[in-house]
Amino acid sequence: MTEGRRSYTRASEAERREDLILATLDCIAEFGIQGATVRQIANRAGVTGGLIRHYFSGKDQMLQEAYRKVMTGMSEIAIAAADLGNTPRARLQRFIVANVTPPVTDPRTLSLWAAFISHIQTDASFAAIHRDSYLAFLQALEGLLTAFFHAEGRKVSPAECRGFAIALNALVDGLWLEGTLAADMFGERELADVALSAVEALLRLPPGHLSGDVFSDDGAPQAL
Amino acid sequence: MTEGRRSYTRASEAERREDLILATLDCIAEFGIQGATVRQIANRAGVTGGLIRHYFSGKDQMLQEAYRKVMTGMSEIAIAAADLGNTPRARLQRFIVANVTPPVTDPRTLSLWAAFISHIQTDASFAAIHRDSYLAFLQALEGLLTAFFHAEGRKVSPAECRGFAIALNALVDGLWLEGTLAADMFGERELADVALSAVEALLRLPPGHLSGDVFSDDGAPQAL
DNA sequence: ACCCTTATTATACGCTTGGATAATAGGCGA
DNA sequence: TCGCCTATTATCCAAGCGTATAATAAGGGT
Repeated sequence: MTEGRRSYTRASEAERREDLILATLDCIAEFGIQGATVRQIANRAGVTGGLIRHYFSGKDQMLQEAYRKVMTGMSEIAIAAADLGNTPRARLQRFIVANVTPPVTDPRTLSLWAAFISHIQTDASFAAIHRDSYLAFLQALEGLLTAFFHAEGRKVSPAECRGFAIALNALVDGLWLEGTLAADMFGERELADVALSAVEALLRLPPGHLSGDVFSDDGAPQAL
Repeated sequence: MTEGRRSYTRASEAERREDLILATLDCIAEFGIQGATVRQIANRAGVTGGLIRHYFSGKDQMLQEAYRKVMTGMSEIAIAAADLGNTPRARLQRFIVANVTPPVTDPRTLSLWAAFISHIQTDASFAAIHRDSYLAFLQALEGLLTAFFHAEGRKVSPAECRGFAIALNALVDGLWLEGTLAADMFGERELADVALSAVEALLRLPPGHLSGDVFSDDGAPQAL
């Protein structure tokens, strides 16, 4: 009646670490940070709990790498979207829209983000990760902005540009929050429209300058 | 050598519940939601753990009431600040500033907020509390906006007003986040200035219309 | 084809958790 | 002043936590 020990296949270090981190995110999103226990995570990853200590120094370190993954994932999506634009204006536009559109705007992502945010006042490691990703985002936005202003032939001082980046970042973050937490209150494209209108207002652009003919100047298929 | 059981004084139900909720918030802010255990909370409140079950159906219910307290606390501060203004313009201005200024902008408050936010996708009770406070905030903002537009003699459709409220809410939330998470990056009044400039841009007001002469039209002492 | 390394499992440990129960003392009404 | 009610403490419990350790099987190097 003895079952023996279960069979398994070995995996590369990179694969296993990836699997474990993904399983960690699954568990946090599904059961909350409380429910993301070592056993749950291992079970989700299809391994047993002890393996975690073989790849990470402890649960905490695994959580930190999971946090890093969430943040880089979000910014990579937005930056990739921006890169699809052919003009500085289109890149800025796409960057904004990507940040208030799935898959960035997604309840699961928000759960993960909030769970980690709540740790950064308590744990310095999480604070450092936040700081990194925040500065990276701000810098990406500032780069898009300066290129945009330059293309428009508009003279903007670096200080002014920083102020714009801060306000835009806040707006995007806030819309991302609102759109995810109260997704049922907003239509499919409503949030993106609000975002673009708000950004052009913030930059004191004429109405329609960013939001009017969405995606039309770079050959991408027009959204319906 | 028997110490006997410790002495205690009875308190009214309202007092004890208040104490326990405040202790809950203290523990979450200080140790994170993980560290907010029944025993820690009771200890902070100066009682023993069992008492919690005498006043609440369980730890979860206590957490929910704590969440409610945080949210009503924040909105009450902002609304009270707005009420100090003598004109619709001053009220809107004060409301905005209050939301990006201590004590609303405060690491402790942010920790609490994030800890609870991370629960609302998992637990419907928390989702309901969030929904309530979000709608209340949006409604307060919309009220301030309509009064402001009316006083300015500017015709704005309800739909437009809603759009403004959504964008302003996002901006305020985002600045609140930014200002709290990266407080060291912003000067004392910088965040409030950015907020007012951004709001007047969002509303397509002439520059300085909101931010120029802060607080000057209602007799309050001028900020330095 | 067989070792030898090590990735993986299995199990045990000490501790903490939220909750249930029983004992007790504070303080108000009579 | 006394007695009763109940707010509060003390203790216990089963379950779950993260981690440490030992056994084992996988699979590449020779």
